Amino acid sequence: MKKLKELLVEHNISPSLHRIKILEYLAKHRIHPTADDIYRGLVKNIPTLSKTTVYNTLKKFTKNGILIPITGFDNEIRYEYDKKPHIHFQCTRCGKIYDIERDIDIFKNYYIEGHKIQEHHINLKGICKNCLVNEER
Amino acid sequence: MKKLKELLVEHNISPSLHRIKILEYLAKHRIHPTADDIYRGLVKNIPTLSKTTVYNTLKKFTKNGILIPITGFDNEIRYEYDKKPHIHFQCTRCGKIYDIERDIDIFKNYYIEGHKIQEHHINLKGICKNCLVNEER
DNA sequence: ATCATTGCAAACACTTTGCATACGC
DNA sequence: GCGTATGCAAAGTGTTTGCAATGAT
Repeated sequence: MKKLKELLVEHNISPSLHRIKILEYLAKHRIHPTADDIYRGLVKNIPTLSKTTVYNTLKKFTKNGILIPITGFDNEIRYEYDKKPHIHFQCTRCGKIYDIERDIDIFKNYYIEGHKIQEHHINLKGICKNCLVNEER
Repeated sequence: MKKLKELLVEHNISPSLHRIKILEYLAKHRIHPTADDIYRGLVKNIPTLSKTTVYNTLKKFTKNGILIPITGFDNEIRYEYDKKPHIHFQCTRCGKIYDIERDIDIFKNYYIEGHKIQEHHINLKGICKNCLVNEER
């Protein structure tokens, strides 16, 4: 897990234990966790962890470019640790969020109607593969 | 404004004054207002209006298919009264949300990787036309 | 010893809920 | 008069802030 420590240092974040653990959680759980997910996932092993620290850390990570916050799902902020451009799909049955790796050509052109596009968030909603199968029965 | 009254009735919503006014506000202000925007916009003329009523009404409208809630902007729910498929663009400078009428071909096909797509929310962010002009000075 | 990180508790913003009042038919 | 719409106040959620305690170098 030395890589994570280096990653923090590269982004000018002093690599405290808590921060490494939070980053590790994000790296392992590519499910776009909320602050609460991370807190609950880590507090078992780090009983002194507080939610404030999770929030502080996520804010710092975002500011320093390690994470991207994604919104539009259930009105909580979810965090993403992934550089490749992709689309999010959320299942309205089970709530799970899937990543769909696909590049959207339309946004290759960085101006639309005179507006300069800097980021795009594409959120699809529907019924996922698994839930479709279960429904057929 | 008779049309709005009829629209409510068609959607099985009894057309009280407050409800008509809220719908009228949405129809006039195609800026994806928040509940608070609507409240502040109307309370001048309807001093007895309460925020609870706005929330109740928006919920009812959404449930009965008059409105679509859009999320992903500043973590507030914004409401949209518009049937045509379009994209949202929010300026990170001035915060204004623009509608971009464009149909996204990629979602014409209703299955992606086995998932059934029912709705898509495309949120672009960047710097809008106006802010770009102001910046050049 | 100094400075940053941490964590509690309170504050905050947005939304929902419970319940009593008031209004429309 | 009955049933629904309304509105206040309180509760609920997710997040942020103030500040004191702790920890690292």
